[in-house]
Amino acid sequence: MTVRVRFAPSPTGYFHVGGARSALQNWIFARQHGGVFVLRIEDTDVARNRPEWTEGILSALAWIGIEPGSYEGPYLQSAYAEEHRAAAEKLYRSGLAYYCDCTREATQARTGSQYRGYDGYCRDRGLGPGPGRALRFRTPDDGKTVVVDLIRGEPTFENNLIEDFVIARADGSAVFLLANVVDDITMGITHVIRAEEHLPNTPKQQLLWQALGHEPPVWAHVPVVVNEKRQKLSKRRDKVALEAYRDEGYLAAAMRNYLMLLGWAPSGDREIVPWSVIESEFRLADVNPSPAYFDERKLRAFNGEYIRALSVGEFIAACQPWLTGTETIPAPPWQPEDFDPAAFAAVAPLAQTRMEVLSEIVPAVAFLFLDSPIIDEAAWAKAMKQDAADLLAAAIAAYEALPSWDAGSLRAALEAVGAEHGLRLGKAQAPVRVATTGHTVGLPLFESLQVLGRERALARLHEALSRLG
RNA sequence: GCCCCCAUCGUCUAGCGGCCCAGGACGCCGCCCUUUCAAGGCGGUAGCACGGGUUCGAAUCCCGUUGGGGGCACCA
Repeated sequence: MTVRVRFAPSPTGYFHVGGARSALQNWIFARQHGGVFVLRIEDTDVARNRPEWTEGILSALAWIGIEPGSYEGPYLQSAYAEEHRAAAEKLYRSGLAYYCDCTREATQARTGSQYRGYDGYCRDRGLGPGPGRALRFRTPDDGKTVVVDLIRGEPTFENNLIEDFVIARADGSAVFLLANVVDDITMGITHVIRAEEHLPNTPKQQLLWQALGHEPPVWAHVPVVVNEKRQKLSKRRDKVALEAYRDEGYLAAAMRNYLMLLGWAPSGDREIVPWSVIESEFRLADVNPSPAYFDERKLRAFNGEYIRALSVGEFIAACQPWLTGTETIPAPPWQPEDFDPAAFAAVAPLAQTRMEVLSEIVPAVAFLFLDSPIIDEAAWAKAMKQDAADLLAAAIAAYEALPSWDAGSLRAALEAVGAEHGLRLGKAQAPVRVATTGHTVGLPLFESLQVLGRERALARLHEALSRLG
């Protein structure tokens, strides 16, 4: 029997990082077992779905390494409506499901204030199909349903506590519980690897598999990803869109590495490892069953390491989207024609060790491509203290007389000027840095000045001096 | 209210009965290096939730408590 797993997202917006993690885990499991990864888009909630969201899922998957052509699908769940109806019909015909016309309010009125689920009122009323009548699955009155789970052992549920749940709406369409199972059956899914939030659904779905005449699959419920308050990551309060991380400048390799480390670790005292190591070492059974906090600080640290591991050429290429802007990444503050690739290349190695996310490249190099730097007023106030004007004037004099405009000379000259003012280089460079780049921190100053060029550097120093009056 | 799951440093984890008075990583703190900031090097801070068992021996096994989390739609 060949292993067949699936990833079945619903196109309700951005692509959730938790979903990315599940997809990766399914993907690896399939590869390890010589199996097939099936992508199925559960697009049956017409009101909340939009075609472009499906595109987003595909491109996000490709970004983290799950590319079209390497998986089966995408199938659209909406194309299987007939199968869903047939299954519902079959269950009804065989007496395993019955029609119910109870409204939520009516059930509530019978069962009281505390929620207890559906009370089975219509079980034996013998209702046929009709307007306002949903189809409910008749759950067993006794016995237990044991779920075989690769991560959690054998969660066991008392059948008499499982309510008669709805499997088809009054309009005949199947709800998630049924549609999901029918699709898994028709697609030959052998292992369902999904988030823990589905665990309570599992006994119901397993009952459906059996009622439909099939052996249930092997389940694996991976823990949810949580925020700092230990709650499941939510679109409302948390940053969960994979696209948002991508546009901020996280590398796909760093992201997938980090995602896989949520609840699991490779052998040895290491965390940042080649994808091939993860692919060969990852085991579902080793996944920590408790929820993991999505720590963006650690992700940033990972990303910084991945950026530093790039060759300079790769780094330059990776920065391009932020240097030009794209549909989803804002354009940089400079005019496109003012961008100088050679100047950028000269400064790129210096920037590379200072980036945690690629978007940080823009503020770091903007001073090179703007007519005048964007002055950070707080930085100005901090650097332009009492003797700043004297120092700037002296620096200008020294720089104007400089025979060679190179980093070494620039440094030596400012060092000398600083000495005259009783300042160490660390202090003396501050006013010059703010005057030419607009910030108190940034790329190494003298290299920056060299790339900026004599004329522009001196103009900025004069500008700053005159502002100081 | 009911059902289910979970429990090692602040966080992610290693540990699967003796190798652990618990190892790594992020964060944080200090030192070195240093033109700012990073990077890099060195060092440090901090944890087995609690209570009972089982055992010669428990972070590791069992039970309970407490504490978290997830789920209870004609959403997926």
